Order: sequence, then structure tokens, then C-alpha cells
Amino acid sequence: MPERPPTHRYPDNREAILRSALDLFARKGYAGTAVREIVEAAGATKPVLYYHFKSKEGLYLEILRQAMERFRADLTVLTRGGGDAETGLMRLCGQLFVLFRENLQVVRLVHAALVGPPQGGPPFDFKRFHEELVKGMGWWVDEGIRRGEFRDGDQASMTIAVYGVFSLAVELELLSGECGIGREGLSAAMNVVFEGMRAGDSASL
Amino acid sequence: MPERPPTHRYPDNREAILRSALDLFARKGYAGTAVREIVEAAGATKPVLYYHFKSKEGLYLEILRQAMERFRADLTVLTRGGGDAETGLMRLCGQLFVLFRENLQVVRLVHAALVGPPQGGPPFDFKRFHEELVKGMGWWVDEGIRRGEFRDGDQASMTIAVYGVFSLAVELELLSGECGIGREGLSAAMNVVFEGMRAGDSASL
DNA sequence: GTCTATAGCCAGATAGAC
DNA sequence: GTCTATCTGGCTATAGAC
Repeated sequence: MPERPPTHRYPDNREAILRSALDLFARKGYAGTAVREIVEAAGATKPVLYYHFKSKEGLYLEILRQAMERFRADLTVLTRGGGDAETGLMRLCGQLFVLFRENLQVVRLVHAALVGPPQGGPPFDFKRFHEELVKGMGWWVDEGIRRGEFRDGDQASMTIAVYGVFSLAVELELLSGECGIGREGLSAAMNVVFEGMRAGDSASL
Repeated sequence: MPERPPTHRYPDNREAILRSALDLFARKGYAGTAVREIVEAAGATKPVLYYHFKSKEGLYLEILRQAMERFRADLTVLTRGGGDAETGLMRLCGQLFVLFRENLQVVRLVHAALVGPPQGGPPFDFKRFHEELVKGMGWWVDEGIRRGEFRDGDQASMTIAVYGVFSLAVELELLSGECGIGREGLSAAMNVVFEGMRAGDSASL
């Protein structure tokens, strides 16, 4: 008879609380969400929450920590891969866009914590989110310049231009009421930017 | 002896409360800010706040209403004016950028309300903020296409590209710790986008 | 690990005098 | 218009049994 673990290390209650907390924090904000709401939605009770996460802040930090972990793993994969820089950059942005759209709740939570008021929530190293995105896109721009695909001399501005379009596309998905431009809209707008980055075009700068 | 108004219509208390509420809402969020904090920072008392604004929600809505009013006035002015489309678009974005950077608290508040969780705050027609910005920029893009400055056939994508760069520049100012690219960085990144919009460049689309 | 029950606090809002 | 004093309710967090 195989050994069973003496106790469940991650019981259903813990996962249920994480899920309903993510949902509520994303919809009502950290300060706007009561612990009572979270445990009711999860079908649990308050002491269970405090047992697993020690405090409301601990729960919040655990959600963000998990989100950061998953995001970094995906970003690492998407920065690899062959092909020319324009294709790689388009693939990176396109797949990140899909990933973000499939996890809008997390994106809303992190975005709010990045640029919004901290709402009394605990501090967290959010800027790494932003910095790693810039680094991932900047890597492809560097590649493009090195290979002669993109014009030389304006790496930072090109990265900002690409990142700006990507960032806006994501934010439009966050707006309520179907303002989003979708992946097709993102590709079209990125093509406008690429048009201004390609080497060989008349550079009147 | 000249007549004095029978009573102060907008006494100092009212303005002081509006200012400290803007400061606190922007720093701690709507739900994260207590009425007690607001009136203490303003050197007033709670009944004064409730006399002038009826409720915490009423105070919040009044702040946003005033912000929206000032913003629309500025946007209307900046969409007029002569010159070619590229110059007009650069001026619109540059001056809006300066305006936003001088009012970062309001921008943070509105941005949080636009894309962030509502935090229990009352509903407000925030999307008009976004829509009017898009309309203002789109007007100049239309002008540029009409005059033959910009390539034809991709108005929406061009507008998104310009708006995306502008939006990112503003958001980087919102991040804590001097991540901003400044007005020069905005201009440089916009030039990358313009490079891809100009008619006459080799269009390999 | 999970419960019931509750402590202790602070929130938003108001009554009524001036 | 502004005050002091106060009401009512919800909040986070915990004690202690199982």
C-alpha cells in the first residue's frame, strides 16, 4: 500500500481563496475588498484564510508573487527563438498580448498596483514587471539593429515606440465595454511602427 | 460703502478639502482614504465636508468633474491651430504631456479609475476621457492624410501608434522612481512613428 | 485545518447647538 | 457654515474548541 502524504499541503480551500481573492481584488481593489467577501465567495471561513496566508496583505502578496513567477517564465520563453527581429518582436508582442488577455484579472491588478494609488496595500517590487518587458523587447530591437534590419542610432526610442503600442493595446482591453483593438489591431499598429524602424527607408531625421 | 456678498459662496474650507482629497485619493486610492484623513489634512471637520459635498462619493465625483472640465478645455484649444499635421500632432502630444505632468495627481486618479478596479467608488463616464483623446489625435492624422503628408489607408492604426507612444510616456511618469522619458524622449519616440507614417517612404506593407 | 464566537477598532454619516 | 459629540455598522484579526 503506497504511502499517503500525512496531510494535504495545498488543500482545495487554499486554491479557492486565491482564486476568489484575485477575482475580488481585480474587481473592487485591495482596500475595497473585505476578507468576509473573499471567504464567502470561496466557501470558506475567515480563520482558514488567516491560517494559510497570515493576513490580508499576505494573501495579496502571494497572488502577486505567483503572477510574477508565471509571467517571467513566459517572457523568458518568448524572448528566445529564431527568425528575423521583426518577426520575433511581432511574435513576442502578439503572444504576450494573448497571454495577458487570457489573464485580464491579474493584469488589471498588477497594472493598478504599478501606476495606481497603492490603496493601503503592502509594497511590492512592481517595477521589475515593467523593466523585464522593456528588456525583452529591447533585446529584439538590438538584434534587428545588429543584423541591419532596423536603422541604427535610435534603439531606446524604437523600443519605447513598440512598447507603447503594445501597452496601449493591453490597456484598451482593460477598459470596460469592448474598446479593445484585438490582436489584429495590435499587429496593424505595430506595422506602422516597424515601417519607421526599417533600414533602407528614407530617413529624413 | 460697497456691498459685500452676504456669504462666501466658495469659502477656503471647500477648496482646502478638494485639494487634500485629490492628494489623498491619488496617493491612497478612494477606498483607502478615510474622510477623517481628508478633513484633518485640510484643517477642517467632517460636518464641513458633508455640508459641501453631501458624501465621500460626492466629493470624489466633484474632483473628477472639475478635472474633466479643465482637460476638455485644453484639448479643444490644442486641436486647433495651423501648421502641417506632423507639427500639430507633435504639439498636441507635447503640450498635453506637459499638462499631464503638471497634474500627475489627477492623471493618476483618472487612470486608476479608467483601467483599475473601481474600489467601491461611484460610476463615472471615464471613457469620454479616452475617446476625446483619440478623437483629438485622429483629427490630426486625418488632416495629414488629406494633405498628403501621411500615407493613406491606415488611419486607425496610425492613430493607435501615436496614442500608444503618448500614453506610455505619461504612464512612465506615473511610475515611482524617475522612470520617465521626459518630453525629449516622447518626441524622439514619436519621430520613429512619424517615420512610418510619412507618405513617400517605401511602403512594403 | 477548520470551526463558532467575539474582541477591538475605525469607518461614514448625522443631530443639534451656535 | 461650522462646531462637538455621537450613532451604527463593518472592518481585520484572534481565542479557543474540535
